[in-house]
Formats: sequence, structure tokens, C-alpha cells
Amino acid sequence: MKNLPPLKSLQVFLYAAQNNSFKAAAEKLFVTQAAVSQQIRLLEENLKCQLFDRDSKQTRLNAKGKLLIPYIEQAFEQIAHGINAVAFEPSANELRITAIHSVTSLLLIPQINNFQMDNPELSIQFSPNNKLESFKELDVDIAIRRGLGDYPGLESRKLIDDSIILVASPLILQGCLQDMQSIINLPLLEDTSSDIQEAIDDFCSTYKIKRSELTSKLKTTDSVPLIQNALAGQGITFVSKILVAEHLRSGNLVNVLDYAFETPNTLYLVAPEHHFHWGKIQKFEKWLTNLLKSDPL
Amino acid sequence: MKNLPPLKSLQVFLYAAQNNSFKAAAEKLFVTQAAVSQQIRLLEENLKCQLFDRDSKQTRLNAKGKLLIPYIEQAFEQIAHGINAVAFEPSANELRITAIHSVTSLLLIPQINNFQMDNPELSIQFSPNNKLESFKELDVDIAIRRGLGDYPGLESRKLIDDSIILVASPLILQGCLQDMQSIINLPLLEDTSSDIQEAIDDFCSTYKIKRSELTSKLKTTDSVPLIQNALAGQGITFVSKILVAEHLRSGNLVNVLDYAFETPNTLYLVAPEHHFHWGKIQKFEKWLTNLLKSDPL
DNA sequence: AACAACACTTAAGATTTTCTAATGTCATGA
DNA sequence: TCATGACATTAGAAAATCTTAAGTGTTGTT
Repeated sequence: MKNLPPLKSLQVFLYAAQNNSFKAAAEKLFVTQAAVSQQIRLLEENLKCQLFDRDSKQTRLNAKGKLLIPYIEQAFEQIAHGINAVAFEPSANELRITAIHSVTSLLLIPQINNFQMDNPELSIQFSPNNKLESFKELDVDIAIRRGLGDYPGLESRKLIDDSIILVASPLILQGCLQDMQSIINLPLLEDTSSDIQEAIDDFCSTYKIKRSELTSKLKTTDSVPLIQNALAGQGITFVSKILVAEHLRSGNLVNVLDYAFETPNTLYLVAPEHHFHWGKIQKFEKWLTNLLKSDPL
Repeated sequence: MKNLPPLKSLQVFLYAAQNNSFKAAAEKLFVTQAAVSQQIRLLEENLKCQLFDRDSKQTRLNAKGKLLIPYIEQAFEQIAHGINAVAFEPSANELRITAIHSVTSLLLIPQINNFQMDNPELSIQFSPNNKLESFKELDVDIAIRRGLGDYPGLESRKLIDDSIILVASPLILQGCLQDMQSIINLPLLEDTSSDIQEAIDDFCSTYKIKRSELTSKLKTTDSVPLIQNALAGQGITFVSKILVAEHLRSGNLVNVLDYAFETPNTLYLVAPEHHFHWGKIQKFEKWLTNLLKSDPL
């Protein structure tokens, strides 16, 4: 950590190297080309070695320069991230979360009290919303989405692996023989989302039954009413295991036939990259990850 | 990358934070404490937020400061590594390697030509040496050692996982029935190093034979003469698989009984941390890792 | 309560670093 | 040969950074 060269000269070096031209670097730094030339010379004198080859027509990084660049590049990236983390964090004591409807009501609302208690200074706001609109329009800090994690231009971090399971209320199961035939005769509360449909197809082929043998009672893309109907003993339904974890633990719902379909569609935290450096987001991510990881089911 | 705060102020901030004191930081930076105070103020103004709490007896980092520190710490570490890589690389066109005797003669010497051809500017020197003396005394760039990778004060990087196998020349095997009894009746060329001894004990217990049933013909801690004797058909020997890989491939030695003892003792590259940032070391590490990884045995 | 000790802040001016402007060098291509 | 483009060099201007010296607030001592 001692005897570092002038830090400014390193910054100039980075620009010069990235542009392969002193002149271009000078323009981007809003200084004259002479200033760049001097800073590079200064750095080279300090390190006692050349960093650019100037012998022929074009100035190019030489071997030593190429070795140095990745270190300097990373260092300045780190600094920029740090600055983003503390300086450009808007309303550091407000946390605006947008999540799909089901996650908000089944996971976040029931559990958020623990987080709120650990972070009393934070004012937490939810925007239940199934569409992932532009972060700029929405003015939210972080989104929770179900999907494959491919959100162009945004950083996404997988929260947990998920599977689709078949659940029903113990109420409805008591009234029927619990063999395959009785179960598929129960009304199906059907989620028409593509990943759930995939699971239903898999279920049918696994147990060698025809899709037409299942009789659908309710069709929607929103898990919340499906789960509520299932709780009320209205039928069986295929749902994300994470969303019903709490109901399984309490016994209000049970996993029927121990069927599970591993789906690549799962929960992701999604936001522009620099949001993840904010203090409030780091706290929220840590809390949510722990919550889902410690889930004993 | 735009609009970074003055880099000097970040450096001062780092010192102040690490010492929890402006005065201590000032001393380490060889400036007055007033200068530190001003730099910190400058940074705080630039970021438009406080980084230290000054209200009570001691100046301490506050939440924002604690969030920023790891970024700045890492950034300056990166810079220091980069500087070490290019500036303090002594004799960049000489590569001095110290390795244990067996590695030098069985692995390095036979293969080094490929490396030399890719890096004609490098003058390569070997110091076969089984003792790991201080790097300062020895004046070598890098060491290759067999062990567990615990070299206090030095960075060590595992090259490959190893196992101890039982080998013999096809010459000697032709002349005997290849059953267990015939094999253990062959003379044992015995490596008395502790990891090999462990393998021999494991071998005996695996095949339920008494240690005394093996008759030792040669005892040494150096694998080279053992392997040479084995090649000449003088007996069987337990050796590191890596060291005889070439002989196994060519058929000069064969793996007897397909016995293998997974040992935690294996090859490590060892050097002071900053050596690993030198261009010549990075090239050598890359080449050696590839060589061992691509080893088809 | 008065006072010294300590750590940090602030302001003014000195010092050092970094910049610009002007000019020089060298290679390239019309 | 001459114009052009990219970088180097220099002197002096501008800016950033430092020191000195005085000020603030807290702590501990007498």
C-alpha cells in the first residue's frame, strides 16, 4: 500500500490504454493531449518501465502495459461501485419493492415484520405488479420476479431453486380414497402460466394419465386465488413449492403424491446493477436469501 | 467511471478508516492531521454525505463509511498488486524455479521445451532442492513443492490432485503370475516419505496382508532412483501418479492391480503472494496448469 | 471550576501537482 | 516537398494539496 504512483496518472493511463490513443483519452478527460502525455511519462518514470510502444506509427500498449491494465481497470470499477453505493443512493431510508402478486401476499407480507424490526429506520413500500416495467418509470429499488433470470440490461440474482408440486387441503383428502384415481377425479384449480402447464404435462406423462382426465374447475394465471380455493378444500392445484411452504409447514395444505417437477423458472431479485451496491438493498438481499435458505421444507 | 471524487481523498479516507483516527492516518501518510481533515471533508462534500461520526468522544466510521470501505480497500489492493506486477518484477526475462528433485527431473526437464519455445525471451534456471528455504536467501521466483499447501507467509496454489499408485516394469511382471501373492513377493522399492508410507499401510489393510510380507530392497526418500530401479525391472514401488504419468503413457511402467491411494499431499506452486502477479510467473503457472490438466492419464 | 491534554476543524498562505498554450519531432501520404 | 496527424517538450498559469496557526469541544486532573 506504500509508494503508489500518483493516482491521477493511473486514471489517465487507463483512459489512454482503453482508447489506444493519447489524443482520444485527452478528449474524454477534457484536458489537452499534452497533459495526457505528461501523466503517462510520469507514471512510466515512477514505475521505471515503459508501458506503451511508441516506436512505429501507432502508440500501443506493450507487454507490461497489458499486464497492468486489468488491475487498474478493476480498481477503478471498484471505486465506481463504492461511490454508487453511498453517494447515489436515493432516499436511503425508503425501500420500494415490486414483486409479483403471489410473492407479495404469500411471502413478503407475512415475513416482512422480521426485516422491519431489524431495520426500523427503513420505510418499506410494496408495489404488487406482474409486469416488469422500466425501473426508471416505476421508481422502485428492487424487483422480485419469477422467471429464468434473463432480464436484458438488468442484474438478476437467483434467490432459490424451485419446484412445482401438487397440493390440496387435508379437508378434501379426508373425504376420498387417496389413490391416484380418486385424486385425479378431484377438481383441478388450474394455473395457466406456461411453467405450471409444463408441470401438468410432466405429471400426466409420469403417471400415464390423459390430460382430459383432469377436470378443471378454475383457470387463472394468479396463484393467490388458486391457493385460497385449495385451502378452502375446493380442489387440487399445482403450485410453486416456495409459495406454499408456510401452508405446508402449518399443515393447511399437504403435498399430494410427493410429486415434484423441477422447474428452471424460479425467483430472482432483479434491478440495475448499481442498485445492488446500496446499503438498503444489500440488507434486503441478505435477509431474503437467509429467509429462503433457512426454509426447513 | 465518470465524476469520481478526487482520488487522493479516497486514499486518505482509507487510511483514516483503517486507523480509526485522523491523527494516526496523518502520521502514516507523513502529512499533518489538518491535511487529513481537509481531504475527508472534501470527500464528504463530494459524495454529499457524512462518512464519519464525530458527535462524541471518538471519530468513527458511520454506516455509509462502513459500506464504502471494502470497495476502496479492494481498489487500492488491486492497484498495489498491479504495481507489484510490473514495477517490482526483478529480471523479467529470467525465471528461476526451485522444485523437488523428482519433479525437476521427471516433469519439468522433459516438458520445459514447450514452454521455452513459447517464451524464447525467458532464460529458465532450475534449482533442484528438497528444502523450502527462505525465498529471500534463495533468490528464486517460484517453488514447486509436494505437501498440503500450508506454507506460512507464502501463497500456495494447488496444481492438481494426486494419488499414490503401485507400479512396476512390464519386464518384471511378465516373469510372474500376476496374482496378489506373486506381486507382493516381488522386491519392494520403498519410499520412506510419510505420505508414501501411509499409502503402503492403506494398501496392506485394503488387501489384508501383513506389512512384513513385503520385502524391501531399496529405501530412500527420493523418488528418482526408485523409479529408475522400477524401470529396470528391479521391483515394485509406490509412487505419485503424476510423476510417472509419462512412463505409464509410454508403457515403460504399468499400474499394478489398479490400486490408488488418494493423498492430500500434492503439488503446489509456492511463492510470496506478489510473485504471482509477475508476467513471467503468470505465464509459467498457466503453462504448468494446462500441462497437468491436459495429462490424459 | 480552572486547566491542560487531546483530537479534530478551519482559514490563510505556501508548496506542489497538474494543466494549457505554444512549439518541436517524427512518420505518413498526397 | 509539403501538409497532416499523433505524440513530446517546455514554460508559465491554474488548481489541488499541504503547512502553519488559531479555534472548538471533550476528557481528565488538580
